[in-house]
Amino acid sequence: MTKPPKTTPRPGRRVRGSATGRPVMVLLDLLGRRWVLRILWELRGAPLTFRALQAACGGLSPSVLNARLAELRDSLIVEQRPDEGYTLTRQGRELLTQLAPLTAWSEKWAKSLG
Amino acid sequence: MTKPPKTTPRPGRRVRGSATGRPVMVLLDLLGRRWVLRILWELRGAPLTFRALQAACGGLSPSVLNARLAELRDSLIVEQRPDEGYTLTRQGRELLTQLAPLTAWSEKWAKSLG
DNA sequence: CGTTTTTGCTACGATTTCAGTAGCAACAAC
DNA sequence: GTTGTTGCTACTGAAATCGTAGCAAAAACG
Repeated sequence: MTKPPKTTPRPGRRVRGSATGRPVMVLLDLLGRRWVLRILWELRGAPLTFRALQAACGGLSPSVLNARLAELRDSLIVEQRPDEGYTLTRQGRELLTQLAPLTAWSEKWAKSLG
Repeated sequence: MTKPPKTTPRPGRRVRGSATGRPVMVLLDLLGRRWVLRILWELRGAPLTFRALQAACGGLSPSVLNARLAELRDSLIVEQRPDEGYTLTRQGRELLTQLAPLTAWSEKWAKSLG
């Protein structure tokens, strides 16, 4: 049985603050959950095991990590490969590409904050 | 006295899961807080008053909205203009630009999820 | 084989964050 | 002066997250 966690936001489904379920709103809900951006970021390179990913994220609790991974798998952004670990799907990798310029921006931002 | 909310992540300061305070980590912490992405999104157009912004976000609680706005102002991403309301700073607008492709991505994503 | 590690997770109580409603001070309009 | 709007603060209960412990399965080791 595939178990879609009832908490995973999906396009067309009502999400936090948006009854319409417009894809971009759903995405913002999904990405706005704690650790999600960080998890995607840490998966930018090679696949990571559950524990490696947990460590990369500074030791977040396994319950939360597992919850986030379930949502991301359910959303076809992350997948789990046997004997390799967790990795981004092609789609997930595209998403991360969109987010890549954030590094450059954050450097400038840091300077402006002194 | 300027009151930097002790919870506002800042480059160089330790953030959730990252003792280094690398700018991009700090940014991910900031953006990963609930409602932040949505708030930036809703401010993409004209300035909005507190209540208008609250309504645009589907009626999130004023306490959370106020907390997020304080963090974003503190981070020089959002500013409050007298008689106009809240708006993105130049910097904040740049950040949003980096995020803009998310709309297109989310459309494709929605289709792939059926 | 038996033992030790590693891995992927689940359980659970403590803490933090968020939701939801109420309401207040300041200002403006009527 | 009363009604309305705005920007918020306060408060309580619900939900999300933290932090630690631990367990079953698989791998590595001897």
